[in-house]
Amino acid sequence: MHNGRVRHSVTIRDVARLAKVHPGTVSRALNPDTRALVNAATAERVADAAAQLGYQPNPIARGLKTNRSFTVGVLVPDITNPLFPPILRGIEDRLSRSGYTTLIVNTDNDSERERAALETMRARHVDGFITATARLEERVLSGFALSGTPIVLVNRGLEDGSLPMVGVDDRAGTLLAVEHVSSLGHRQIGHVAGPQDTSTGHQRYLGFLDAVASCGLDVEACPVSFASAFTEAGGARACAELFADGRELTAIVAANDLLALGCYDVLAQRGMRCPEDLSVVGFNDIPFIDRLRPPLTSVRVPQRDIGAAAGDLLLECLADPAAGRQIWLEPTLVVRGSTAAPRDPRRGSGTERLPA
Amino acid sequence: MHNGRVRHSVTIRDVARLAKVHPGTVSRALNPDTRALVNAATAERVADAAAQLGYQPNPIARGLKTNRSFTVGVLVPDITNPLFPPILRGIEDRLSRSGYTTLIVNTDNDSERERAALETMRARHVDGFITATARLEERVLSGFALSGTPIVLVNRGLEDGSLPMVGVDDRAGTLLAVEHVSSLGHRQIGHVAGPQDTSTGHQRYLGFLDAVASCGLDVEACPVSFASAFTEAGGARACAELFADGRELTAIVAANDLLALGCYDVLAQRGMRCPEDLSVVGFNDIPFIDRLRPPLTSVRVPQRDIGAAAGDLLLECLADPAAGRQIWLEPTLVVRGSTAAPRDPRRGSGTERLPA
DNA sequence: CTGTTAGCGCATTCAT
DNA sequence: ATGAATGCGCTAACAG
Repeated sequence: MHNGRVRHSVTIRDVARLAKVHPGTVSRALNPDTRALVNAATAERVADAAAQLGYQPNPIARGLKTNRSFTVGVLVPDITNPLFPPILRGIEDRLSRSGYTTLIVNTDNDSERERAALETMRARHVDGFITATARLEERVLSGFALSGTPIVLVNRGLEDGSLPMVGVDDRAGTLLAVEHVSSLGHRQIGHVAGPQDTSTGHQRYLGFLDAVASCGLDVEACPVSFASAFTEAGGARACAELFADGRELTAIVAANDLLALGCYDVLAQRGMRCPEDLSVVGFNDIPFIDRLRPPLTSVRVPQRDIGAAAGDLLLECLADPAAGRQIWLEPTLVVRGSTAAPRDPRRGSGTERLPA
Repeated sequence: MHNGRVRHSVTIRDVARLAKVHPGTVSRALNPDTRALVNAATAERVADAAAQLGYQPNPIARGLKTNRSFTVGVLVPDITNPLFPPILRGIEDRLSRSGYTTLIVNTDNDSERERAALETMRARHVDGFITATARLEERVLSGFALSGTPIVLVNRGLEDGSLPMVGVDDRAGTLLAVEHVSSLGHRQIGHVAGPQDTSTGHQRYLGFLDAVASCGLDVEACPVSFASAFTEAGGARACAELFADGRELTAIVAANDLLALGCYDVLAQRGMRCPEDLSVVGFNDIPFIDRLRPPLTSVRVPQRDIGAAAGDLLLECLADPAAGRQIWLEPTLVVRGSTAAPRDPRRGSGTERLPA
């Protein structure tokens, strides 16, 4: 055995030689699904030989034959958004324990990049997809689903609920938020809504309208402004709009935490304080949002659990393509320092510093 | 063509048939490296046929032949640590534009998980590794490097600098931090150090000692406490230790932002305010750390650039295994609200809430 | 129960 | 410049 071995790894054939059996037998002996087909004694001999040589099956060669890669593609808008890392860990957790490797791709909410990513991954023969990038009018995804590759949606769903998905009840979550500020005495509550082409943006908006009604608030006093993206900048723009026409507001319910952060920015600009001058509620309860100034009251979604459930669901779909259900987890409200009773429920009173 | 096509994608043979050439010719025509070998006219005919059929080369089959997978493995301790997502984006940015797909794995700083991850990825025939998980006494990594698979380190390096790496000058960064508080008038400065089995933890510690000397501070007045992990909890424990023996401190330089957050926790517990009672400096300048209460002064490391440089460096190593240099980027200091002049440089006194 | 054979899709010799 | 043949490492279908 000269030592110049560059990369010539040990193959099934080497094991066969050592165990004095046919390569086919090695394959059967080493594959859990087919081990039963082979004599226990030979199986063990093969296993020993494999161990001795440090044999590692080559998943690439296997995939060529079986048309399975044991990889799954995961699409997120932007891994830099703190919402996603915990979800990804949940996904990886479940998938890796079943032998799957995950390929993560950022799409930046660009449908062209999304298409390209799906294409690349399809070329790599991923066995399935999990995507957090769904938009309501999505056509691409449905197309892929039809092609036979399982797709599971996380966080965001489709209009028609035609694909398997894991998420929280966005309307219920928003209701929690509105009820909270409403019960604190707020009557003039604005909504900084998310992009309406996402289920999260849309459902939370609808949830806001529902909540305004069910809390007996005056619709006129509860304006809505739509952000074009779930970003801090988007939230700031939308929030500024809310104040543009000289409206009186004592609370804002934002469609996610990043939008709420944008609201914080606008408050700071206008010399208003939170929660004294304005209460703010976010959605998602992303990591570190509890460390902000002030700590953000937010609707918590169990991020890691969502990811784990998505992983499990994809596993189901992989095993039985007809599976594919929807899983809804419960959002809960986490009250922190960004919400308080309005200074004066009927009218902003006294020392009010701030017009602009 | 009956429609029951399940997953039978179009192969090089289908293209050959349509273009009326041999499969081998298709392979040559479609591969940029060998296109020159084929008549321009036929090449075009092949390209057309491929386009018409929507042919996608199968990287799995290709890899089986070429022993390259065009995938690279990326190891991070925990994607949930805000430091890593930007780095990962930088890596993905460079690698994907060269046709590589990245496999990301969390190791939780567990060397067993790390070994397993490397093994899994090796089995998948990744072409190279980028890892942010290096520990100084690392043996595994060197072993892999020897096996011929290029490895690039990010953020953390090895003791001996034997592997290609991209990072910042940790000692210089810490010097910036200490000089800053020192110039504000602090003389009793503690260091919450990171794990000493990581280069970042160790170098920043050494940098602190250097800085204490070069700023003319009294070593006795500048205690160090070591955290066992770069986490908030670790930082809290270490910070508490710093105060345990009734020490007087007016500033703390932490070895990273998460540790600094832990210091914040201890301050809150002890009823101390930052920066009035104690200044705190972090390291890394992770996302959202500027939104904390108070905004953290931190040594900024260009995270995304580091990732991009690591991607480029791996590409170099892939092209020329003998490459492998070290790349050092400059850290800079970002001053925010967590640092201010001590209330009284000589002794914590009266009402003075801050000059600065 | 095990050996044999064939072929997954492609790149790469060698001929021509 | 192109066709033909071979094999990467593995699994699956069929014999025996």
